[in-house]
Amino acid sequence: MSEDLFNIIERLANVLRQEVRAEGQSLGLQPVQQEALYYLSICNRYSDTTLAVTEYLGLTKGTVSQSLKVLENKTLIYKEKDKDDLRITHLKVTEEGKLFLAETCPPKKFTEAIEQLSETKQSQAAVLMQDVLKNYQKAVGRTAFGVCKNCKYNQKNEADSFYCGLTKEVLSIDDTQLICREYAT
Amino acid sequence: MSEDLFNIIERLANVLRQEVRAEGQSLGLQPVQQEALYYLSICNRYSDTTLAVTEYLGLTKGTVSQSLKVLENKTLIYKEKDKDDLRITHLKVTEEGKLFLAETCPPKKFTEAIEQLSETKQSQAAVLMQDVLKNYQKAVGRTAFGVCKNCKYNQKNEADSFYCGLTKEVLSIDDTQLICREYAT
DNA sequence: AAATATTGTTTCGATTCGAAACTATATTTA
DNA sequence: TAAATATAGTTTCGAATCGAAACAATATTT
Repeated sequence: MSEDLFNIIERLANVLRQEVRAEGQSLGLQPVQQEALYYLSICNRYSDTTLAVTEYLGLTKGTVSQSLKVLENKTLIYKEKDKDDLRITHLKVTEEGKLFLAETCPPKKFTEAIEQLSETKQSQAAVLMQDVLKNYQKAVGRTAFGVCKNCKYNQKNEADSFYCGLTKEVLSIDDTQLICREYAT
Repeated sequence: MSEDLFNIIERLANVLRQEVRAEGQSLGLQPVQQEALYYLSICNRYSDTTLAVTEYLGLTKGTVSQSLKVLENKTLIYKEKDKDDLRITHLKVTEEGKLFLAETCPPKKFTEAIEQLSETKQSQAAVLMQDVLKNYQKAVGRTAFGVCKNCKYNQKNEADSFYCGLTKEVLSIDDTQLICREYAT
């Protein structure tokens, strides 16, 4: 039954949200703000803008702009103008922000819950859910967001050297682990 | 990597939320209100109260009381005083509410996304995620909420007859498919 | 019978949210 | 080159969510 899975995901999302709310209380952070902060910690340099966060969270840019202002005021992120296009502002997580995330996100108890499964089952679950997500994103037709290394634009030059077929820029190994808004399959 | 799975779930939750927001627009329903309505459609007669919804959604009862008032005003649910305990109000989904849910929840595109997986993979995914959820709920120690038939209190009398060890009441087959707040393993 | 507990509502202020207006910079068109 | 249009982001406004606390009504315990 497909409804079972929907149910479980809905439930997991709710319980996770409760947890996130509780953990954000120490800094006076709302769930959405924490989600934005987390996203900024796992996205690449093409995807660390207000608009990318907007697409990722599925909110309007005005709303997101406000949430980001809060994160900036709490010195969890800082802004950096793009050198080539002055309209664009890059959002970087500060050390303070990284520290907070390391302690809270993903929630420790959730990580424990997953690690009670065998390695095999963990990756099985990830693969299956990844498939569902991929199918769903294709169906709704919204921007995908995915890990760089799985993207069709990601190309291998020589040994240990990658580059992006879209931006024509060289990518480090670390780069290829991050989430990109231009992700495509 | 346990973080992968967290990531996917977070992402799925976000995309689902976007979808829900879009579908609720026709009736002017907010995502939380729809979640409450959906919950009320899948929970049993011990779990259809304001407090149960509160626990399920992880909010405060004042907040939930307001959301339920909106659902009532839109005649998607109605209230019924408990016969034995006048403090308790049962919340029932109206035909109108059921119709709305049938069309919107789970979102059609999400169902399609799941059904693109083979039957085997679907149930594999459900089992694995169920395990994660179970572990997580145990870790956070919050009320579980689960399907009646899997509960330790659920007992078989004779053929096709069940009863609840906690309330000592007889349960129909349909009853045992619903979600209960007293669920335990 | 009094004290306490439980279910649920109401009220308040802080925060989120979307919509729309707005600014600033880039790009396209004429 | 100048004007028109597009894009990134902020600000403002009003509606809605949210938690906290006070409150009312009914049950249970002492």
